[in-house]
Amino acid sequence: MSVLEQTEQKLKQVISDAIVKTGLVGEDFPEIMLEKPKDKAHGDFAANIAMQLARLAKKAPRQIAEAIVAEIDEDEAGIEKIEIAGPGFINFFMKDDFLLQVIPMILEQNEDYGKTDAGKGERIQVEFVSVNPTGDLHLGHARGAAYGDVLSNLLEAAGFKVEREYYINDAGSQIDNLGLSVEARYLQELGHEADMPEDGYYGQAIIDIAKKIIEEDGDKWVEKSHEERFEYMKEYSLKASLANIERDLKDFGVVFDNWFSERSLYKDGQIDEAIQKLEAGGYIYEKDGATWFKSTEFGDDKDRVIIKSDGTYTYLTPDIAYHKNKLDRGFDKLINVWGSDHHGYVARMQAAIQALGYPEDKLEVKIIQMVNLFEGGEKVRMSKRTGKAVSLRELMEEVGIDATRYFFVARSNDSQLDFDMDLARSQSNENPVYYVQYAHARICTMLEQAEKKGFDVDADYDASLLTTEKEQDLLKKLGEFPQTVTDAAKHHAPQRLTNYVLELASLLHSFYNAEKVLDEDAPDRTNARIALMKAVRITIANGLKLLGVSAPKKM
RNA sequence: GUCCCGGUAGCUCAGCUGGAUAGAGCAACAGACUUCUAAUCUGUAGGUCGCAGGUUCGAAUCCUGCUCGGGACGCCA
Repeated sequence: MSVLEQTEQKLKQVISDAIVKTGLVGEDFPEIMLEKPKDKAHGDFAANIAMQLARLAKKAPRQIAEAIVAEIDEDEAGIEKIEIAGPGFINFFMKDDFLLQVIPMILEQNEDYGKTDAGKGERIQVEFVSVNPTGDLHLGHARGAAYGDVLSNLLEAAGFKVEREYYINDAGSQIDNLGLSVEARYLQELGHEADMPEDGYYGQAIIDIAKKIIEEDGDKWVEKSHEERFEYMKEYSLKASLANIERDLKDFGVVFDNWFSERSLYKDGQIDEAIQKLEAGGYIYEKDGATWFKSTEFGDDKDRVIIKSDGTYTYLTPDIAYHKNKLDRGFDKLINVWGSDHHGYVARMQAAIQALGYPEDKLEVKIIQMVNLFEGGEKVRMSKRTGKAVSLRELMEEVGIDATRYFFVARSNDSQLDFDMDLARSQSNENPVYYVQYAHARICTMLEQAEKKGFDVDADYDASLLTTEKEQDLLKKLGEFPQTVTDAAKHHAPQRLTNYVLELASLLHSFYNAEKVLDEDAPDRTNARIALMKAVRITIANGLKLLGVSAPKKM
């Protein structure tokens, strides 16, 4: 538990005790909420409990506030002073020493600063990307990849046990189309006439795979029967496609613990098992020659076919089996990261979870809204089919990994994202990524300077010498880091971390311009400031690491 | 037609379990480099939080209706 949290907990307890002592209300009153006011004039913590109790106690909020304050033991909670303000806020100004513990704690925890045990080791599986292996990853996939990865990092830091999984759709008709597409490209490349399948994949990746086969085997497949050729091309391109995806993701900094094959569900009879489970619950019926899942029982719009009249499964069927498999693996919680085009699919999946006998909240689906790409002020249309889509690979090459990842998680997952290529590419002050990285680099070179100038960067220091407003602001911000990480994790909101890191960088730059750190004439203060700088550096580095963004020592 | 997401400064967006005077970056304007990195800082200006009701001591935040933009609604995957 961080210093800040400890202080907060204690304060809550003291307030709670005081309320009981006033005798205004019984033992049963709302939980005490403390907020950190934006305005420093409102203290370090503010409580709104007096307003909340107004109705219960049938008294004016300010009167209640006064009664509570009268009962508060200031020394016990380390309170400097208390003020009652506005409609009935109780503002607490804490003694400074609670901030002084921040630096030693950060220096000691170092790379672990920010980690908490809030998740209590709960097992969470995050399934993300899971793109059909039929071509390159595009913009939308990249956003999902960045989001899923940073979310996983955050959950890990917050004390959850996280497993990252990629579900490979390697069993459906899209894989046949992939095989047919590669076959057509193969023949075309060798100068033969061949039509692409109707739902073929037109991306460059497909052509590259065909070329690779020619490189390896020459024209030996031209002679073979279509069946033999197709079968080979299908399996080959599936493997090649997956390898591409895995490599692109790895280069993007995204590594999965588990790649789960849809085909494995067929092999082990898991699909039949899942259907039987639904049947046992009475959620299955026959109509028009097909087998239906009664998903409307759990709030879905309409029932869903799981076995078509031709005897084959719909997309949903193996997916139900897949989720059953996941749940059987004993995760406390499943998180799926899906593209916005799949949002209509959420209700039926939630229904399936419940029909399988699990509570609805076992599965949480995070929908990633669309990415619109802009370049030169023009909207760039992205489509896997046209082959003109901007791929993750291109993005990494043109914009860089750091900026791409940062931009993708800096916005809430459920608002659409306008990705400005020119801005992300620009290595200038317009780009927030560099702003944060620059703060880190600045401290690094400063510490280097310190050593050159003969300061002992590991000297003992007296943190109570950090009395200027900017120093205090920095200390306060540093202390909030662990809480920010857990909040971002619990709300599945990585953008809270990008915001935090940006704010911390801003405070650092502001301090840097106002105060000189290395000052021969004030060695004690210099030692204290060096310690502060080290703490800031560690915190920025830890934040960037969670984002998967590098923390350069020089820029 | 039904459902999902969004509408906040000129632009792109934050805004927590409802709190005090709605924030940041960019763009605009005025300043700061003989100094530990000016990829920085300081200041100015910029708002009917889509609209209308409701709940509340208090609403950008919660509820209802409307509106605009995007998306999804298959025995496709």
